[in-house]
Amino acid sequence: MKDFDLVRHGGCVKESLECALREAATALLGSREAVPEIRLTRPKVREHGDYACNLAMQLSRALGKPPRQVAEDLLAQVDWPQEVASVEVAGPGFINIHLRQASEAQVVWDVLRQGSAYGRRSQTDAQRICLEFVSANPTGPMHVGHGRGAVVGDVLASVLQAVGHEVTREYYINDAGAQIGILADSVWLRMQELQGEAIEFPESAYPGEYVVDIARGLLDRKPYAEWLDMEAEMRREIIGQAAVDANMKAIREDLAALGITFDVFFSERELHRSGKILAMIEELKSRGLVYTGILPPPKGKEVQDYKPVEQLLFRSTDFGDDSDRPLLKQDGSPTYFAADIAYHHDKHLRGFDRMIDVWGADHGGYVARVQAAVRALTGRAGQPDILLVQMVNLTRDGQPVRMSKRAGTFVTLREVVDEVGRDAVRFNFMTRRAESQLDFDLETAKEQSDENPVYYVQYAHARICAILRRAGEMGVAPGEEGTDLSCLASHEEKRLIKALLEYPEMLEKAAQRLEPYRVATYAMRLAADFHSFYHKHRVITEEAGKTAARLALVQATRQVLCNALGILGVDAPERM
RNA sequence: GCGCGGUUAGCUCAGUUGGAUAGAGCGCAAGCCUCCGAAGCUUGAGGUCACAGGUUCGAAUCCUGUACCGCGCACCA
Repeated sequence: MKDFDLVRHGGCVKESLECALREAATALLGSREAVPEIRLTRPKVREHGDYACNLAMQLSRALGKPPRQVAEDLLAQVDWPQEVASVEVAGPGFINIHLRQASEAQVVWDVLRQGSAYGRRSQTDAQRICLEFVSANPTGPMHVGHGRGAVVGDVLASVLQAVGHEVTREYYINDAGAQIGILADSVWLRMQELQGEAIEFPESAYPGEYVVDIARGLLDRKPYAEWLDMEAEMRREIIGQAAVDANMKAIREDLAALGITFDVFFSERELHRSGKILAMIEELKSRGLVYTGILPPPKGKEVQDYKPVEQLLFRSTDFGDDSDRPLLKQDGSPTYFAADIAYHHDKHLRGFDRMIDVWGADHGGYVARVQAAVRALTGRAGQPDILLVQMVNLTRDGQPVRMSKRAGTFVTLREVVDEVGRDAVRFNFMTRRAESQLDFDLETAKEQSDENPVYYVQYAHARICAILRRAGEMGVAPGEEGTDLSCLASHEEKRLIKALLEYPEMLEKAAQRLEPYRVATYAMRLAADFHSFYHKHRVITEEAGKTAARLALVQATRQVLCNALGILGVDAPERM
């Protein structure tokens, strides 16, 4: 029985413990279905053992006995695997499990054997996932908020890939609509200005210096006279497209500077051209989900220019939204919303099992309607998961950096990346949950100080590399599989080993909950566990056996740090 | 007014989907390099988990309400 368990669970102690407890609970309840999910936790306090389980408390009600009694009954039933040294009932009814010394240290060999694959797995139920993120408008350079969304999306994609899914990183280009017209007009005005004409630059226009650069580029491409001779709408179209291309090129470069590339850039303009939007509206019509009506004025907020007009509306209230939403503007062209429905519909038709969108928090009001529409077209399973990434408060030395586009104090993402560095930017964006607003200070992010966790983690990695180099110089090699690890029994060593064991569990949870920041907090904890170990114990000692075991442990730690940093897209330097 | 997110140490934030004595970093106080990298480590002080009810063996975590902060609220994206 015990040996059989070990084989079945591939030697994973945690799983064989769960199995043993599940069998016992089944016997007690007389039914396998009634057994809740077995949850083993890592107690904070050392005396509480290596694993603790609250199963007895969960079963207390069903069995009509006090938790401690249930725990005793369970213990009488359980057939523990051989790694278990002792078990006791404690507190209100916890079952605390103590493992035999260093029985978990085998993870060191798992890590060293699997190398960069440790923590990754291939799923039998792998999904094809479309992960859309950034999607910043191609009307100008990206700001810091876009950068946060970019890093969150990119790391999330890596996490999902690590647990075995097939992920397409996708960028939706909003290259259609009124804003592109305004962009074209802005560029044209700058072109005229460059020719020495007196122009009036309206407040609605895009003020940035990049607009002038684009204007200059177009004048280089074609003499001013030719632009002047063009029919106005045609000129607007050409300039608009050129400006979008220029901005997208810059955006791509800025993303590349952050270490981010996309598999697909999807053009909104193409959606209009191909007729997919109108087809989608017809589809909704045929299902009776569209009608012509007048929306009431928004409540509580004074809308100056509200006029009661008839619009083509989608019945999103039937799918959980607060209000029905217009599909066509007054000029008859599709709304952004309509295009977005068609876009998500298209993703669905491309055969993705799942869609995930990463949006800025300022698009929060938009979630319900998109989910409503996509659900209407594809059913509940096709509904996208939408992650809202909260705002970034940019400061310098604690003083807020004013983000006024007009005053020219607008700080672009590229400037921040160039000033602070790719690794620090990426890591800092990952140290908090996406739902938390993020304070980002340019000066502290630049400092290689304690305030800056990226260096803390990288330092741990570099330090291990130094130890391994040193060992190499001395002709001492890490132990190989089969080397006795039972000497890794100190508190610090056991903690380090547990941290290594938890890496795959952490990845699994991050993927399941769409919480990529967990990789960063994990890396910080692993680094801390290593630093503590390092200061308490010498790796290279007089005792050959101990040295071999510790070198192997340290090498495994380096590997896992490297794997975690790899998912974060942050360098793991060998020297700093 | 409505919707979404937030509220945990002086500051910035974690908290293993309801578990045992709520944890880190910064800052503050005191220590640690003859010795594998001090970009590091150890110890200490610091808490009404916004507030009020409720659910139960047990709540920072779940439900209701309240108060603040952020984002959004037809025909922009």
